[in-house]
Amino acid sequence: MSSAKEQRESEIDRIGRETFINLFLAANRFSTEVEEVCSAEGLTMSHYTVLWVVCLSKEPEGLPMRVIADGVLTRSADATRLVDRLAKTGLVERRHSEEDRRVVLIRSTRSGQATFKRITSAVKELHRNQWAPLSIGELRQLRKLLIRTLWGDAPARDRHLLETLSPVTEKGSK
Amino acid sequence: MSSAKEQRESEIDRIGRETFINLFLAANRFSTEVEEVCSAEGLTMSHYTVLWVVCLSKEPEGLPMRVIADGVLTRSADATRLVDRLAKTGLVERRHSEEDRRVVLIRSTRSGQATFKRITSAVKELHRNQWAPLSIGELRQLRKLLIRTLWGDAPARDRHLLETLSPVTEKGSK
DNA sequence: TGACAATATTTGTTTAAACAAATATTGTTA
DNA sequence: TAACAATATTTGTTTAAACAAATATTGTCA
Repeated sequence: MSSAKEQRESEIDRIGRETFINLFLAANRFSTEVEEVCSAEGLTMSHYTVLWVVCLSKEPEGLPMRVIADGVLTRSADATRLVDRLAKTGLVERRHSEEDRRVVLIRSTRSGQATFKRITSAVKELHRNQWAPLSIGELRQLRKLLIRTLWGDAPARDRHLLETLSPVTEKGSK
Repeated sequence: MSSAKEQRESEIDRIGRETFINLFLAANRFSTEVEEVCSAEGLTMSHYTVLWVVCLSKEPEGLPMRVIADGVLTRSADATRLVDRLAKTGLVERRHSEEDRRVVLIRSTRSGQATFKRITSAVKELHRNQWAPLSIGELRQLRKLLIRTLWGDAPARDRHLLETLSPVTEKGSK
């Protein structure tokens, strides 16, 4: 500021831009690899995301379509097609809610749970490699910064559905 | 390890997964916003990326297609179509290299430079908002962690082309 | 020269995502 | 009951990305 005319972009702009570029490259590389894992099961990452929220939901009756559409950040028309695909291959099933016959509840099947576990296990292995250059402390720091960027100081319960659903490994897994 | 059977996933797996989810969400949100800026100029973010490397390249003769294809991480067939689009609207121009008549050099036009500056300026404003929840120190830290994740400890010159090309703001820009 | 490699283009296909609009069903409420 | 709101589906379109294969041009090298 003051009267000196700057010829180069400001430091903060440069860092912001470089951070965006690296964020973009990292997300691309990582999710391409996750896509590969999913496609081995004939699914896209979007399908896996739906399967994720369905498989990990604690609702015994199943998850309303509405929640799924919100959870995967898509429109209800597209959520319907995503679920169609999973239902057609028997990974999830639809039922109408008793209390409100408008809502359709989605539940995972045994086969869906098994597929989910296979994918999740492979993805877990992937993540170990992907984050290998960082120490656990750095990984924690990175997560913290990303969460702050996304949600400011909102409490965890207000964050994205995906974040709040953690898979549990098998008993006896190493 | 040892003999205690773990029922919950290990701490490192949980953090790795959560970091990936937030990386993915952040990249999605941010690049959706950048896409919007680009589409106001009738371009996609991929087009903008090509325009970026072309406009900022220091090569006076222009940038070989090969370098562009590498720079935007796509196949040459697709790079050709991306450049086609930019050439058709007069943002870049093609020339054959004198030294090696196989290579096609891409140079930006005045109009291309102007478009690039408009988009870049809007994107810069976007980034200020996107990173607003972080202090400059945190932003630096985030960048550092992402770079380390992507490239390990490789020196900057070995990193991605996009990272190495910094736009310069106008004289007198505040 | 002849075989091969490197660069770029052309063309076509497939796929998923994004978007829009109309419809059916059910719940709510005035 | 009638009007309206909420939920989900159906259908169709558009778009960009991803991928594959054939071709043209030019350089390299034995």
